[in-house]
Amino acid sequence: MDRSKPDKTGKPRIDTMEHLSAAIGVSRPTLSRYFLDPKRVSRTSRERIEQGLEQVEYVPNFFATRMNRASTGMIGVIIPYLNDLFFSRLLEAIELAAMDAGYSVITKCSHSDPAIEARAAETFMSMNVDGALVAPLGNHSDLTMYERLRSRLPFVLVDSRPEVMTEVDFIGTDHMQSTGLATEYLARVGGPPIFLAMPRVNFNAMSRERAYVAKMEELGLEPEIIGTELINDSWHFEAHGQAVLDAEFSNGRLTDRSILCVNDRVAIGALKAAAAHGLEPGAMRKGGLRIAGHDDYPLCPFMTPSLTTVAQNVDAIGQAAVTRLIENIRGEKSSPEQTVKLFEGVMKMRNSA
Amino acid sequence: MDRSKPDKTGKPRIDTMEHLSAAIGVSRPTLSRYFLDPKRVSRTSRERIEQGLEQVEYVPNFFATRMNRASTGMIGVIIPYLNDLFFSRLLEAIELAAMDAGYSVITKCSHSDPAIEARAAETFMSMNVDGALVAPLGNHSDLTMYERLRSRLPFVLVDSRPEVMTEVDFIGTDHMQSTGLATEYLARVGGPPIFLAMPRVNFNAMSRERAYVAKMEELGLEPEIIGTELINDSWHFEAHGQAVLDAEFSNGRLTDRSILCVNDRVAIGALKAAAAHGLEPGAMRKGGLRIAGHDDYPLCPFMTPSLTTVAQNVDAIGQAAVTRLIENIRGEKSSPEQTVKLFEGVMKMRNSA
DNA sequence: CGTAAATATGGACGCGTGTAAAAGAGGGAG
DNA sequence: CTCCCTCTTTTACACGCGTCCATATTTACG
Repeated sequence: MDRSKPDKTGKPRIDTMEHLSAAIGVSRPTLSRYFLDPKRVSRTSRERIEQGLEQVEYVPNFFATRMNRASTGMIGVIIPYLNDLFFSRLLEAIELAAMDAGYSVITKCSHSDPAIEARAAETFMSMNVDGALVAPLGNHSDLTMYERLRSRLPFVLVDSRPEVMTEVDFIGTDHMQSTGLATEYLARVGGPPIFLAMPRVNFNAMSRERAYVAKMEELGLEPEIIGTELINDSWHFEAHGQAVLDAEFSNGRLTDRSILCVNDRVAIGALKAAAAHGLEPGAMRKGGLRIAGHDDYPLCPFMTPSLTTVAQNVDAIGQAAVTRLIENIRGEKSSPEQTVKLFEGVMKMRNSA
Repeated sequence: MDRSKPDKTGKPRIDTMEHLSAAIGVSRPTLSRYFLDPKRVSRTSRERIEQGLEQVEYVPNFFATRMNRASTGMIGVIIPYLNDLFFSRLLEAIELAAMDAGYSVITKCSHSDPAIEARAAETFMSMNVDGALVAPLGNHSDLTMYERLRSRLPFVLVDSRPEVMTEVDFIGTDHMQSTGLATEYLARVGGPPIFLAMPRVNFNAMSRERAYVAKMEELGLEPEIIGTELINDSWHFEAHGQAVLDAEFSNGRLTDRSILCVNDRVAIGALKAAAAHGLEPGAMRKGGLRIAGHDDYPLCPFMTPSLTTVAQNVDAIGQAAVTRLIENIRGEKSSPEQTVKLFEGVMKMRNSA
């Protein structure tokens, strides 16, 4: 592309500060200071520069500006999936919080692939991002990669955490509390709940499973867990929930039970299985089938019946993660010990349980 | 952070090629060539380098490598929302296609804000990305920003397109065909369909509305459109669909009609409104209420009843957009005229219509 | 109006890497 | 053994901008 020609707007293109300096009649260092902070040049220069910028088309080179600067003003975010509204919401909260704090975020999605996750971390390190926020993939993640990341830059885990990483800051939901809340609620309004789980690849799934067991034992009830085995290759959450419950319902089991699903996407599949079998989960209808989820997926209110669930405080998690990361960035020596911040879940009583 | 200390893995950290060169005993330019393409150095040097890299911790500086290089190997993607599974899927398709082609993608989300959209474009230009893929925000987008982008770098619009931008390549769905298909289907199996629209801020929403009208006239039927006004500030798609239909059903209207929704998220709200009024949309039940959507949102099969819709070929769109963009990047002079590629929609017959 | 202090500016150097051109190494033919 | 050719490495400069420091300019005050 011809980089010197004027563009459609008619303004001539200028590619370097050097040329801009010649065109405007101000020295290049003055321009540099202007772009870093307009207040750092005198008012006369500032007006002259701003007037000059009206006449031409120029944007400072991103790489050159970042290269020789202590702080790049960027934070890297790694999330495991894109096709999950929970992570969309989390990412949105993070982006907005970062934007408010004057940081720009670079997002990389690992697409369920540890190799891509590792490459993303590598990229962040080579970009000298000021810090990184990572929502781990799960059991498949490359833990040595996390160690390298940690040794190189401020780093906070979000949403879920490998058990072995006890030295890294972590912001997430208190699943012991949130899942306990849902378990207790179901036990109170219906019979002893059964837990519809996931194949154990995800840390949160596992800690929710454990939280369920703990609460059941506390209540003096017998924990029952289904769905830890993969059925029909249906590794998509909704399809998994549907397949597991379809198998149960087809054999006449569980049709009058309280079912706590490991998350809302599984619960949505569970609702579908119930409907397919003519069951109407909810308060007292048709023998007391109840289905509840976890996360407060945005579509919960629009399910039929609307899905009772326990909400994660996504906005608070995103905000806190950014805040904590920035603390780490600012004063790196301050806290050698791990900071863990867990937010409580809130019951969202709707019609499915 | 102390950048010289060995990290947890025990390997000493090296920050520049200069130092690496000293540590390994190969000249720096040779290292540079090695990192660009290992085949460009002799086998003896290569083995020596690879052996050296085992001993130390080093990653080339991202900014320095990109600065003085003709191609940055990056493409920028701008999408309007994150909290929409359609865009998640599109983004996923784009990322995978780009990865296959050897490009890495930088994604920016405009969060429904034209200012953020403009800033993202600015960032891409300053980063010298090789090209940009943009899914426009809608009527609020700053069109002069698009012009600047276009004048600076290869640029392809995806998903939707401002009418005035007739000179930019565009990849999307043929809404005339897809919406026509759904309209025709509904007219055939039920009564003349009515169109449940959105407030007119989105280009696709508008073209689907027009496509509906055209098809109805072709069929000799009277087009009827509802939902163009905002109800109760419910600008979220699902809430909008629910609010509009709730108002209709409450007055006893439309309870036996075929309703074509502008997209699946609106249709999900519509299904909820129907259920709330004890209506069961689907083939012939309770007077023939039918509800259909557009897009094939991943959750459609899990709705109750499962949502009949017309699927966009998201993977093909993502793939084609990347392919077209790369063509533009490679041979910039080749095609001054606009390329438009529209993919057809496919009916997904399920239970709601 | 003059002088010292405060502030703004410009020259020079450095950031970590890519790359063209020059120097070197290696190998075969005479 | 010498010469020449080819492949590889090295030398040297470039990329665009941040930043230190010396110098020019403005401001404050007497």
